[in-house]
Amino acid sequence: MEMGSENIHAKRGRVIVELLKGREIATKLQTLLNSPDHDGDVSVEELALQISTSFSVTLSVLSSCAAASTQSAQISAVDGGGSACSGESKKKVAVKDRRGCYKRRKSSDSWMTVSSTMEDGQAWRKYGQKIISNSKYPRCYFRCTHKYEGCKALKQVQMIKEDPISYQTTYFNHHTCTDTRRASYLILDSDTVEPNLISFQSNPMINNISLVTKESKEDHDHSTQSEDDSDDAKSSLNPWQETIGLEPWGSYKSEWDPIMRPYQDEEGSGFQSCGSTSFHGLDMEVNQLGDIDNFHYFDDIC
DNA sequence: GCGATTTGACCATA
DNA sequence: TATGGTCAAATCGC
Repeated sequence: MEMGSENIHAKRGRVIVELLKGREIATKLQTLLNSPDHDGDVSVEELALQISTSFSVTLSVLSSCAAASTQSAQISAVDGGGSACSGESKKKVAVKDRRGCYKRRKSSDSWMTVSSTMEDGQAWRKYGQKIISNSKYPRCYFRCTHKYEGCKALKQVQMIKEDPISYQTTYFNHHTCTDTRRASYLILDSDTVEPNLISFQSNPMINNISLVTKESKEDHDHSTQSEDDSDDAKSSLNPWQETIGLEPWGSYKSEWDPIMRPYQDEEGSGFQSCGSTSFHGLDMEVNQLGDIDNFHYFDDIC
């Protein structure tokens, strides 16, 4: 593994610096917006750009950590003499009488989120669903639509609570595809930002998602008791409705379109503007991320 | 016709 | 041996 501990610390420091910078600029922007006749030397657009740049740099650093982690895991698997029927490698030697042959994942490159929606803006294709013992709801299995282009991203989604709806999503491997078809609104600027980066300023999911790692899962399971139960959350896709006989579950693709259905506030005015209400949301996110010690995922992937 | 979803079967793992 | 992850044929929808 190329990434020595010194490099990790350097990256960690850079992430912290960038996040703090982002928070500072966000505060500045908030002040600017709160003053009715602001005519300062810095424009709102400029500050917004600085914030997004700060987050982009941060996410870029995190992304490189994740990539290194994935590579490391793959190398380990080879070194460990993994059998021919482990995971996707099996696909290449696909033999009909060997279907279902796989190695159960342990703890490679994975992380977990709890959310009031199962959407994350990525293009997923469902490939299975299982009733899980001691679980009220079945678990759905998704893989990246671009699996056959080499993208190894997988996710498992399981509803853990019905009222308010709460989904536990476990991700395995990072997207290596560069498709922006359905994730387009997540990308700040496809020309300058890595394709798998998330835009904090335009991602309607961010406010509904809390990042959970294996270490902190129990805490989050508990904390989600107070998750919002807005109409927007309740109207999100529910793949278990068909299974449990509530409503038919339509096509994953047809019911969700980030382009046709941008995030709307209660007035239906599209993306929330930079008013005080929406800014509060951003401020909250920035503060959460500022608490870097609770950002377990960073520790995991680095 | 093509791509996505459903679902029973298969099989490694715990 | 029960369980969970994946495959792939059947089916559906555009």
